Amino acid sequence: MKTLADRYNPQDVENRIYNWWEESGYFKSADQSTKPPFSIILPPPNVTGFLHLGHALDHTIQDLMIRWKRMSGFNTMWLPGTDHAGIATQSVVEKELKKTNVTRHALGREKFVEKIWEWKHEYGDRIYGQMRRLGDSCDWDRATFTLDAGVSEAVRKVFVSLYKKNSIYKGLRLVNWSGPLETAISDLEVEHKQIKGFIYHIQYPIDGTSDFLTIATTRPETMLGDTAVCVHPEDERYQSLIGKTVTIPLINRQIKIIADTYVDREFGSGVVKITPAHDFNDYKIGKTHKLEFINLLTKKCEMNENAGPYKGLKVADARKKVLEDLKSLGLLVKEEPHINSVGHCSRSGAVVEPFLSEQWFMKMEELATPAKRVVESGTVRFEPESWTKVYLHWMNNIEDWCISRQLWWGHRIPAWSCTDCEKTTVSETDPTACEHCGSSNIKQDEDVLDTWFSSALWPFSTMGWPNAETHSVETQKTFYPTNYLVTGHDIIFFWVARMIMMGLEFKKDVPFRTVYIHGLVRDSQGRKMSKSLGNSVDPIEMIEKFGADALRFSFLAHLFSGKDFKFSEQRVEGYRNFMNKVWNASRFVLTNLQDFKAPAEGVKAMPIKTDLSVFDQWIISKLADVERSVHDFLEAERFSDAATTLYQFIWNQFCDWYIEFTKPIMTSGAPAEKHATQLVMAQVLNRTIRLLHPFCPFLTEEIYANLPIKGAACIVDQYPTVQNDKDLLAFASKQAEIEIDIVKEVITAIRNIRGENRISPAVKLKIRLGVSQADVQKILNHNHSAIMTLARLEAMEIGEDGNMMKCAVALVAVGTVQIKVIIPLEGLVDFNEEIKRIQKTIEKLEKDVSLLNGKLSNEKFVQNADEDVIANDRILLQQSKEQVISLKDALTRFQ
RNA sequence: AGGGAGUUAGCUCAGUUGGUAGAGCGCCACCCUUACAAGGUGGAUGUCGCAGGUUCGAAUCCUGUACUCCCUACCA
Repeated sequence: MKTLADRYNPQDVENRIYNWWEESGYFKSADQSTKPPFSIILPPPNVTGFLHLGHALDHTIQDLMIRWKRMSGFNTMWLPGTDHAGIATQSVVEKELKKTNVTRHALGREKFVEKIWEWKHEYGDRIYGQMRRLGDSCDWDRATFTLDAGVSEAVRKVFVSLYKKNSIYKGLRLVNWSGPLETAISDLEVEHKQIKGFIYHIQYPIDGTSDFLTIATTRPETMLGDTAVCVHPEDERYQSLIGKTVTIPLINRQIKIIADTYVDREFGSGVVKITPAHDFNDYKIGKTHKLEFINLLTKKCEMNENAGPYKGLKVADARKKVLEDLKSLGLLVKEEPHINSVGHCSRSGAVVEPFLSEQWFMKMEELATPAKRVVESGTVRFEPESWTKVYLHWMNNIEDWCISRQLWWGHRIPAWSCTDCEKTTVSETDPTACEHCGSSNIKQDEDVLDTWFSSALWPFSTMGWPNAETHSVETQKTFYPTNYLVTGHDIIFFWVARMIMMGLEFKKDVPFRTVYIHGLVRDSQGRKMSKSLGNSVDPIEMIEKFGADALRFSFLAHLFSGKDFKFSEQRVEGYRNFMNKVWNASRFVLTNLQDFKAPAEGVKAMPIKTDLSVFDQWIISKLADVERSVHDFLEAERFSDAATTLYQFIWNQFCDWYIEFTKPIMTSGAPAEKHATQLVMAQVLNRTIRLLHPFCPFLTEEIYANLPIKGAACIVDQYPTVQNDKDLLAFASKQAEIEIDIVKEVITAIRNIRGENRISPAVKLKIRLGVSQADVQKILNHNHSAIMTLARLEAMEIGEDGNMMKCAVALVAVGTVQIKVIIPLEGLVDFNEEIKRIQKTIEKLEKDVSLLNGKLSNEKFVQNADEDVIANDRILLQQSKEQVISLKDALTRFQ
């Protein structure tokens, strides 16, 4: 057995361990197995992206579940993948091209797509490398890219199938348009920002009169596309004008005055200009009133020929020019400051323009109905549950999904239009002729599908659907539906909802049972992490600085049901310290096991219970508690409770007390006693390391390799539970727990007196423990040497109170046991500190006494409260009263 | 505007059947005690947002209210 370094150094360990796991095939899953299946599909990150803290959090949770289930005997399958991320990736490559002064249009579609593939091949595996740094135990053999042949096949099949049942259609509609990207984007890709602007009041001359109608608008340039002005039908001011016409200034086009209840009489002038081709509300009015739709924009969002003299101007410039021209005509009567929310493209940041164009849509209502039902019935469960409402609310107000994008990177829409009969052919395989007229003059649609279209199929397209090969069928049979989907709440609508719809439609079953929603990672002040704020943190940097385990643990220990996660480097450092603590505790144990031979029978070789030291029995009791709670917490998805339970057990029980208790046994215990403790120590460390493994896999695997009692690898050893660890836990003892509680309290009381009186640790104290109960005396005698060592004593008497002149006194109460700790201070320190300390204690006790007195003398309390509550209070009151008397007595002895 | 979440120690947060408030970090004091100074021991710190109500008893349940954050939708 080699000895461990005196510090845990993650850099020496992580890569080596990871490679070993991977080479050993521990991450692999089997399509067919006698073990129960447990599967998770990883939300695929962008293929050209970097791992950020959000991924790190997301992956840590999934890896915890996978490792825990793997150790619990499941056939675990964690499927990794990457997303082609249409807009994001295309933009990145386009920017790269720009550096060499090449546009994608100059390059041409085919060449440009080739470039992106080159880019993908260069950077596509980068993120997989970063995931390995984090310790992700995915089944890499199953890694999938959203543009892989199999996925493309699934995409086409779904498209064709939905098209055939009229769930996918093409139509001329007003959509959100991103000028810089020259593509439509979905509602979800639009971010609304509050922008300070103005409301402009403009006069439209009423035809046949010299009067004007004043309209208010925030977007004066769109007046060029007005096809009506609208008033409220019951607005007395304007009723007589309904049906008449006004002339749009600047371009002198006549439009009708119409009436619709949509108009709010109170707002502005009560007259609204209607621009059906450039505003979503106006679009609806345009439809109901059968108005003309005049498009003013080009695909780049510049004014087109319909804008007359303003043709060629950008929207913002056109606005300025229009305002100037109106002003010079005297038709701009007022500008009021106004804050309105303006849609911005989440990808390019540009202002989104409502734009009339031919797009493909997916009807959502029909698909949404069953997807609502499975959530309402609990077949799919959200954790935390509060997201259920959010999900259902959205599903109830769902609108058709614009699935076409005017991009080059992505799944090209499998639709061909015929130049002869103008009809559309939609097909899973590339057709050679129009299915309507047989003409060979067909042309494939230029558009690609929204990236989320392929993402929606991810849970089954990654498992080989729709191909009918045996292994695909087996994979789906075993692993679909998956057990968990772990993701942030930002993509519930983009992704989660759509996966549920598609899963139900094409697999006739939900894609996952539980959706575990975690919060988003923010900086320590709760702000969004962003490049512009300069507050983003690179997880790889954190891993290099503190180790992957510390980063993982800092997530897991502070993960609270779906709340946003405030990241702090200081905290990671804290858990780095914990990793080192585990390392050093292991080092202590292993050093003390140098002369220890692990018996082949394992736990069965343990001596009989009564031959184990009380410390050994106690730590096994504590271990039993931990195994029970960790199991329960993990089952309940309370990961932070599980993490902190382990943290506290290791640091506050195992290290602070157990190791300290065993030191005297290791140095001067009898051989049989020492051997028994060695056996327990080895067993408890072994359990601890296994329990900890899913939380901090690298550290634990490295320690595990050095254990005298072990299997092939920690990652595939059994996860300890009270069910499977009965042989060891049979040595737990309630009596030992009581005994150790007393011993700990006595030691703490002595340390407290020492600390408060500033008695140097170098000074060994002589103390007396005043206790009348014979069984308690026995316990204290039994633990004589432990108390002597841990409290740094020279001598200890147990029995009568004796002479208490000039003595520090502390009272220890554990259950019904009462012990008086008496320390003569004469010659050690002056008594002021001790007098203060005792007075402080008395004050607190007297407060307790009056509180308890009040409660217990209240008849209603005695009548209504639970019996054990009352009994407990009675004991407390009695003890507190007695303590006050003893302490006051002690005070008098300082005179 | 509608919906959701939150308000507990200086900071980040726990507190699951109502029974005298907890952790980590930070802070103060002492200590290199042979696993660990990335450590040890001791200590200080809270009218649990505010106001009512139910109850013998409320951080916990109910009502109202203030503030913060998020999401969705937006009146030109």
